[in-house]
Amino acid sequence: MDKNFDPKTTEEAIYRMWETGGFFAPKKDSNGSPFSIIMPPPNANDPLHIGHAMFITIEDILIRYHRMKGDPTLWLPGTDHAGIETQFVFEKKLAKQDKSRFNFDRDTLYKMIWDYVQENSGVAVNQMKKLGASADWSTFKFTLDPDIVQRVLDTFIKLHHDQLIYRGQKLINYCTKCGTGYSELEVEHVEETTKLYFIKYGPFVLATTRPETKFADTAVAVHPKDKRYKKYVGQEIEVTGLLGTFKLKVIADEYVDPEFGTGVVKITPYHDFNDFDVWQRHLDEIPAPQQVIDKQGRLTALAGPYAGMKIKAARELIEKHLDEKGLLAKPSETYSHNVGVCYRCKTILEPLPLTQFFIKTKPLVTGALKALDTKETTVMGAGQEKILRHWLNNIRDWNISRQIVWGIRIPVWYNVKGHEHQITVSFLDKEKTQKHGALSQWVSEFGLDHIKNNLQQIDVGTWADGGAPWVVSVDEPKADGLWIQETDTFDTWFSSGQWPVVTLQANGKSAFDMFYPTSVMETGYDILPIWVMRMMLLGIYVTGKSPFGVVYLHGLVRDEKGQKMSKSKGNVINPLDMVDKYGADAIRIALVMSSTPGQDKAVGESTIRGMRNFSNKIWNAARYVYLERQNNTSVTDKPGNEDAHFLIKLNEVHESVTQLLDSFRIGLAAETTHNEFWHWYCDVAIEQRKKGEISLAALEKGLTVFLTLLHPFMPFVTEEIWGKLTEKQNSPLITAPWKTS
RNA sequence: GGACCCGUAGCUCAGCUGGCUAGAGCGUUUCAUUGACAUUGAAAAGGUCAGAGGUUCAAGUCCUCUCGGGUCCACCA
Repeated sequence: MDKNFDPKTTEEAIYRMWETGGFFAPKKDSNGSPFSIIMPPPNANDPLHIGHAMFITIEDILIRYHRMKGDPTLWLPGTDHAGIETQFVFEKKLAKQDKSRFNFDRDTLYKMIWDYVQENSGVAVNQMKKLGASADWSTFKFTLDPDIVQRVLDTFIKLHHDQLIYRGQKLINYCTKCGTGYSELEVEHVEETTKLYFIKYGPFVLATTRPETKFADTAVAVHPKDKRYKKYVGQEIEVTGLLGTFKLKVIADEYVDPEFGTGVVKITPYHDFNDFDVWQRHLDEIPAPQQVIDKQGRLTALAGPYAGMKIKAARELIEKHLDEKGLLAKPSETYSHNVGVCYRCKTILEPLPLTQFFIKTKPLVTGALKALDTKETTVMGAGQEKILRHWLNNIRDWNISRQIVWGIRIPVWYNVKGHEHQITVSFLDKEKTQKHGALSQWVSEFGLDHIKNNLQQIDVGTWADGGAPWVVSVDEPKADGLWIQETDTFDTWFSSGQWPVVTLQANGKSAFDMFYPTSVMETGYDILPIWVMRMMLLGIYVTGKSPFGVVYLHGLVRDEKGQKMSKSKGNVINPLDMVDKYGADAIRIALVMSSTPGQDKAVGESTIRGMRNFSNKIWNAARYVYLERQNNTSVTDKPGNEDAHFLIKLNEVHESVTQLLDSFRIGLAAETTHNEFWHWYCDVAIEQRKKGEISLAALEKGLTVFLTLLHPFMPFVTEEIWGKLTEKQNSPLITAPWKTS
């Protein structure tokens, strides 16, 4: 044995040995109870970051532990197509070539992204292997694998059959840059400092931050008890604005805060969530709204001379013109409030009226709450179960439509026959230039087939104008009519929300029967509502059982000062660099030592270096035992009376680590193992041995036990020692029993 | 406005159903070391466990309040 342990020259060979030995596949004939974890699928297109290293480590620890205990153990890996994220990255790449998504029809664009993802896929998988992930790669699934897609579509069809799907027009948070709408869970709120304008509005002065939307005003609202304005309620007022004079109804609604601004609010239902709600409460008083901002973030024809301008430019110009016409009642104030931004590109989201597909979520909640009540599913992670309940109790219908191509196309077909006027299409002509407009405008020139084959997007009518009838079908319906498939794709989370169910199903009935519901879902607390909650909703809906028994939520990994890692701060730790430098074992145990579920974890390079020292310590303790055995072949092979105390203590350590792992206190288990090994086995026991107070056989026994205990946390160094130590090469440590008699 | 979490050595954090003479890693000081390991060892400094009440034979651990920090949600145009 060398003086120091060198991860660089050993880890790869060890991993290969495990993999070719087939040790990652569940031993289905063992008599323990099945243990399974479905890996949270990382973005297929992205290299791993430290957060991935965290989940790989925790899950691998649990998996290795249960495998050694003799349970049939499955860790099912996979990757996610990550719809918006990936398409966003790809579009940035296109932009560098002076192209955009609008230069391609949707099928071509899809194929291009597919190829791009293929180039990069494999990177994440290889990195997971470097970290020692003992996943069963033969069960690997990608969210766009045909067998997965089929099952995701089946779920949609089932939901539709059970009347849990509807198509409806609502105000949607829409990113004009990414070109898609979101569900409310993907919206990030940030504080924005903006101007609060005071505009003369007929007899009123109103305060607004968005003068550019005033062309779409449909009413003016005041608080019902506001004495100042009581006489106007129900009246029509005459307002002179930039585009001339018009009339608006004054309504009373509790929503208006008389203390704020002037106590008068313009109602712009299509561009503000609160205004939309006010409209819904006063449908008979307020006329149907119109849209003044379009999906490109430009003003529509409704804005007259401002049509075509971007929001920000329009706002500035409108301010100027209002000022010139004396329509500003007083100078604007600086005002700070929260706005929703795209979680991906941080663009301010526009509330826009869009017709999308929704899942009725309320009927699905009951089962999830019951699973929590009965402890069918328990949540580990500082107070996170309460948070999950809060989300469940305040859930809204789930918008699953995304206006991107990188995803699973919604299996809905529109019969456009007779509705050609209401339907807007974008497609490419033979020269690959974009055509946009009503279907009726193009269909005679290009023919329906050309349009379908070169389609970018279809916009079917809204509730207001009827729109085309639609049916749910994977293939084009055979029925009479002219059929065009919806161009929207599912929210990525709709497919990953079914992940435990569909991945196991796609691995065959026996896998599903044996491993569903899974034992543990391990992921970061930051995706509790967006992912974990939805897996519960859909998993229970499809199978009747909650998809996992334990939800283990790890914290976010922060830098050694406890600050969030970010590229701009330059404090990002790349886990693969650390593997190169200190070995996979070091970063693994550094991540989990003294960590607590739900609590963020600070990790710096010095922590990892310290743990590299620990792996070397293990190596050298083993080296001591090894060398002494070589020099003392005659020493008795059995512990003697003098070892009683040592053996009792050894057993206590084993039991306490076992107990900690059984109760998912992984951080404490790592800490206990570390402390007992270093500060008892090395500092005390080996020193006792040097003085002849305990037997070599006992020390060897101790080493075996500690290698077993340490293996889930630090699989490489322990496996390497195991191989060196005896003639055990034929049965590697990964398969060793957890408890030897 | 609502909810959740945290405040324990210089720094980052463990400490489960109350029994602690309060621990670890990193850092600091002194000494040691050619035989497992300097990626080391020994010793040491450093903590009225944020504060105040309460429950208890016993509280870092349970309860209440106060102060301080963080996160999420909801939001007044």
